Amino acid sequence: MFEKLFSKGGLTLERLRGFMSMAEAGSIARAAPDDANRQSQISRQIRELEEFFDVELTRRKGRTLSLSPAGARLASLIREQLQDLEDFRRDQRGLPKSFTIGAGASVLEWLVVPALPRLAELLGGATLLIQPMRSRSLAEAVSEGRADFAILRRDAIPAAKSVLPLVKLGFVICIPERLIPQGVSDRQASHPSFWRDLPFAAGRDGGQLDLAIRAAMADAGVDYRPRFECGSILQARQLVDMGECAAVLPALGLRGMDRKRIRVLPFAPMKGYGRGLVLHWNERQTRRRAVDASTIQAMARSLVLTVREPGP
Amino acid sequence: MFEKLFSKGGLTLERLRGFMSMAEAGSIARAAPDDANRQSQISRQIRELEEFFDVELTRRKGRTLSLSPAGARLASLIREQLQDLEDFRRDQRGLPKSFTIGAGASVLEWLVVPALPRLAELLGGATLLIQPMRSRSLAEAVSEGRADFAILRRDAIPAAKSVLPLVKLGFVICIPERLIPQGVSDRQASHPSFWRDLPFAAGRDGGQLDLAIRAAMADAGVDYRPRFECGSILQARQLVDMGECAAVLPALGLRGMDRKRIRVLPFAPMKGYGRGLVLHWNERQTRRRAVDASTIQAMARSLVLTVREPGP
DNA sequence: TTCAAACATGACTTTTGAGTCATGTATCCT
DNA sequence: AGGATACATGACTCAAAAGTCATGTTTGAA
Repeated sequence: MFEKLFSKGGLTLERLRGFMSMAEAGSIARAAPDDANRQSQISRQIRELEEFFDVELTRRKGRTLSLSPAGARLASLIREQLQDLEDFRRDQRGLPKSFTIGAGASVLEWLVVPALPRLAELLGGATLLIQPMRSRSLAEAVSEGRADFAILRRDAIPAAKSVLPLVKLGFVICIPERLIPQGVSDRQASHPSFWRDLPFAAGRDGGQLDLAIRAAMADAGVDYRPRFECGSILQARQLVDMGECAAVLPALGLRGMDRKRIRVLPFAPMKGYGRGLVLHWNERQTRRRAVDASTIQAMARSLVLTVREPGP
Repeated sequence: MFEKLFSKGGLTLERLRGFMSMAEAGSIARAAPDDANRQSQISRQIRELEEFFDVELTRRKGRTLSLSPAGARLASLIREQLQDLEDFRRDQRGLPKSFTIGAGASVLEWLVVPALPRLAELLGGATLLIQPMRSRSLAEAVSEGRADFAILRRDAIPAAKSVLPLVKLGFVICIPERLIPQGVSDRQASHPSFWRDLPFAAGRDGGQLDLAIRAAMADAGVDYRPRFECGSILQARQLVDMGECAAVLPALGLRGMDRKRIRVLPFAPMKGYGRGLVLHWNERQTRRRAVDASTIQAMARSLVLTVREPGP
């Protein structure tokens, strides 16, 4: 049946793996950082596979490589196959499967991480690998099978399939009461002119979310110069909790916030910004890896609950 | 990601292939007939895989081997993987895919073979491999992915999924006019007592079909001692065409029969016997190998037409 | 135009696993 | 009991592929 695959030699798992690692990393150099030997080896292994299949798997693009259509297909094929073999191996040893979940950094922090134990349980005690990513590449990662699941904005997914709605991404402005003079109403505090003199904390992770907040502030005519520029929005929130700063946060990030000490108001300038967050998955993967629809639904439910439940 | 698969060595495509060939053949000896070297090699390759995965893949059963559950799973995994690699290879060379169709010997002869050119066309010019099999093992072959399609009796399939009805399997008795005295009506000729002195031709291929005919004759009180016992029912039909013998044939087998010279009557004793023939396929395979539902429907339709159309 | 990064290649050595052969052991059949 | 069948194993040889190192080519950027 498969004589042609073996009759002339040249096809080995090592070679397939070498090619795949380049395909996943996007370049040979990134597939084997600081290892010139391995790099030259991968380069050669790719050539050997190209000879075997008699097809161009990569194309030079600038001084790095990109995948040809055939290469992209072969790469995702190999990923599936190695994944299946790995699942088999782990199963036989009684080890749990391992799933990859991708999301933007802030969603990971606030939505995914708190839900991780429950998600792992739903997936049969699986090992979970969380992968921070920009939403653009998330949809791609799912469709290529590099991630089993992703949590991202609905509008970042081309097709409307394999999607379950989670929560609406809204934004609030959080101001510690101690920064608000006596007698200032919610209405007054919601007005941009009131924000002018507040000390703000902002995330500066270069993510879309952070950029959107800055843009919205500019639109509202506020000269937004945060006193603290934190590495992540999670850190900004800590400053809010400490009563030191105000901050614009995604509504997701309110778990455990003390409403007596912190006034939480809708952040009008970004009213139209947030689309719904969804749980997205790769149908082909979940089917192959025996994750059934009810499990995925339960995962979505537990992600929704995570937001609603009071924090620890 | 897949370090564990490669860090200690021991996993190679050759070994996986060796194991799979044993799994498909049912024993090492049958996987490599008359090749003691290859046999010892396969035996060793299986052991090496067992060491790698740290699991028993085979069990001794008498003096031959059978698969453990893990072995069965691994074998079907490997088959899929090699199949995908082979599909990829052929695609890149512009070669057609190759599909396996299983059916009982008589169904193959009368239903499948005449439809083959059209089926191949529907499957994108695919190479078709036809595989004669008893119906019991057919359903199994499909579910294990050893066959992509099968044509078999509906009741031979456990689940009712991935099935399209084709034709009802009915039986007729065919009697050359020259063996029928003047003035004998259809009604008279349909009566078992009339058959007593006819020279019959029978297939004796040991298939269920042949056995069922013999049992039905016995039930009808006919001392059924065919004059000719042919190797296949197709040969029996030739004798009917020649005007030498009468025979009980499946209604499928009437294509091109000259109704002026041969009287064709329903064979009452087997009225309840025939269940519907269906086209059955492996959903997982067809999905993976990109055969869409409409193609399968078209295949079923063309198989039905094959029976209805006049023969060449 | 010069440099460094990213990949390619030639010319090896080393390791692994495929392939061969002789022989051993359990099981079935007669 | 005796022989044949089916698989297992030890002890090799040989080929293929992995791994190493030096060096070459192309390309982007300073």
